[in-house]
Amino acid sequence: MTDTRLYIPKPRTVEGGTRDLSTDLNPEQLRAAIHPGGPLLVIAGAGTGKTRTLVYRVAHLIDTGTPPERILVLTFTRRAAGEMLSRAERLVGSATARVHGGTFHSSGHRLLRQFGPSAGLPKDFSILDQGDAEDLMQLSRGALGFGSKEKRFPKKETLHHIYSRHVNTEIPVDDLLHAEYPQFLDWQQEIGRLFADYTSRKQERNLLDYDDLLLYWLLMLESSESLASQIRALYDHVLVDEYQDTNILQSRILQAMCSGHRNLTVVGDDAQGIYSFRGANFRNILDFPRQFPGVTLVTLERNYRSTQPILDTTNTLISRAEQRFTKNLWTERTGGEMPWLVTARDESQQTRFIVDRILALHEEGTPLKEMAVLFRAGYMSADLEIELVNRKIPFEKWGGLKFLEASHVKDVLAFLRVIENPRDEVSWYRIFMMMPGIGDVTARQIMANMQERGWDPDAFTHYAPPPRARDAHAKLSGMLRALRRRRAGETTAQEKGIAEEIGIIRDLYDGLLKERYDRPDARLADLDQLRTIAAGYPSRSAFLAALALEPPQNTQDLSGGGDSEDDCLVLSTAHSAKGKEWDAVFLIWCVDGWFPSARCIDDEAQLEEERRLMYVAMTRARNHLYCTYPLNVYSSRRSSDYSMDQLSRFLDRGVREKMQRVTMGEDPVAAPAPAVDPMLPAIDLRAMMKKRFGG
DNA sequence: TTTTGAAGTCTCTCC
DNA sequence: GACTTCAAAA
Repeated sequence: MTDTRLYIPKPRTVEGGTRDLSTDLNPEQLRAAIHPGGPLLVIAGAGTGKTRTLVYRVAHLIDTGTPPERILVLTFTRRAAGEMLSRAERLVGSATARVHGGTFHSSGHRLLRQFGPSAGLPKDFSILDQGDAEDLMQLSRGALGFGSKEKRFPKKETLHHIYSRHVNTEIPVDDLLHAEYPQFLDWQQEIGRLFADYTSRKQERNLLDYDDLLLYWLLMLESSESLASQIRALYDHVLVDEYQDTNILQSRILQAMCSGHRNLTVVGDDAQGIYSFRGANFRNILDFPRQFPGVTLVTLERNYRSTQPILDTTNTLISRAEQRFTKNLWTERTGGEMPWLVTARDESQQTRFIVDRILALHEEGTPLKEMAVLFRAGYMSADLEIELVNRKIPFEKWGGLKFLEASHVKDVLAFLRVIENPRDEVSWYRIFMMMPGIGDVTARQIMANMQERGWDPDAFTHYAPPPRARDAHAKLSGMLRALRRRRAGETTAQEKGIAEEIGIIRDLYDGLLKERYDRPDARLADLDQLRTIAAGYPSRSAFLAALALEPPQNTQDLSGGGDSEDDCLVLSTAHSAKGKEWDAVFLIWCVDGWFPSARCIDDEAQLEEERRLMYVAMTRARNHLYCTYPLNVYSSRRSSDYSMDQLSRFLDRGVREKMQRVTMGEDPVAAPAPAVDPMLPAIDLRAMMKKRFGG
């Protein structure tokens, strides 16, 4: 398969030769791990050894004779997939590499490449990431002439969101409009036509968006019994992590995958459902027993991660939420300090507190990689990042803007994609729009022309451009010819293929880039990086698919120490932090309107999700938890009628009683903090903390 | 018709 | 403070 390399964990030594399930696991975990077959639902609170249980279950299945390649492990994020498989590998050794695992989307992709052709799907489809899908929506919108109406028509992002919600939740578009976008009800008909156009456009252009990877997977299972039984026969056991974050579509896929053997294990925590914006419905986990009669239910309540004071706080926080599967997490890790609630004067004082505290903990022996700073949204760490760079503290950031969302990277990929799929309208449009002398109208003309020629790869070369675009046309067709010539002549030496193609593209593109963007140097460096990544892939299609499904986490290493740093602090969105744990966790911006986000406060369900998100963030901590909030928030949003500088409503009186309060005093040092080497003794904060009020 | 500059919008989370 | 959209100039 094109993308199998993605599922092979890094080689590691096998730890210890022996393992004894009955001593390694507690009785509930053991029950889940050795469950013989049939539907199994594991309700696992935060830090209760959920992954451990799944890992041991995989090991047990292999030990008892299930061939590894007949086990499918589905997770929600790429990070979770990688972690699970590498831990399983340490337990059972290299056989684990043959376990099929990954996200729902990557597994769907793999099956579609394999079985799609027999279901009428072209073999060489390209995958649209979210941005591409939105751009295609925009093309549809323009083609149907909905862009230039007097009354506001939804933007491409909104349109795509509605469409995606519809596919993932199976809620009719009209109902979605009524419930969430009443202002667009006037456009009901137009939106319906637009979605129809978008759908047929995808089919004609050989494009699949993320939702299609799930949708076509399900269609393969539901439309043809012979095909379905072939696919079902691939696996004897299916295991699903983070089941509370699955949506209706995914749950139907699981039902169809397991309708024969019914060997389905799902693990989840209804208190940690945080992906409803993607159509996830944590009710899925509550409905599981009804969908799979005869289910075995195991509940894990013993927490191995956090100290009792931290659990006291987080249990109180989540007790406000309505839950059906009630869990009361407990631990034997008594002792330890209460979580801190730190009031700072403003953002810079918050930043200074975090940095000083991190240095102090580091001084006491906590490695940087055992600490994390969490926040609601990627941009909230900007000030902190600057300070970390100043103080030369290495860090890596999870979530937030990704490498391939950068426009210059997408530009280069567009060239590769039209070589791969000459019908890729989104990429053609992108390419045309970056050429001087070609604008929206000319671009659409060219594409119409190409469509008439049946998307013949030479169609562009034969197009007769208007005078002002002649120069651009000549350059571009020269480059496309060079790329194709190289491709035709190349039957060997595939390894260098894509990197070489990127080289040809950059001969033309680097000049364009310098014209179009302000600081070209950093962007050119990104392109070097892209080329390096590309060189590691066996084929162009594998490279493009992997980029869409498993994009590199973070490429710009902002740390002072270079990219070989292995002890570095983690900055992460609360979403990306799920499933991880650290010795010390800092949750910043605990300000009402930031966390919870202001846009959620009118909707009860969304507000509850924000609460669960904060619960997820706080339960990442093993020993130290700091929640900080600045009193003065300088933001244009303050002009709205909503007060932004209150403590988060989730940290109510009951929760605060379980925390110790610190109010930072006036800044004792007026001058900016000096650059500090992390190895040097840190500023002692204790004196400052003694000034605490309240508590 | 394209480009450029200025006003305006809206802020996220992830595959 | 970044990105999009809109309006006027080339």
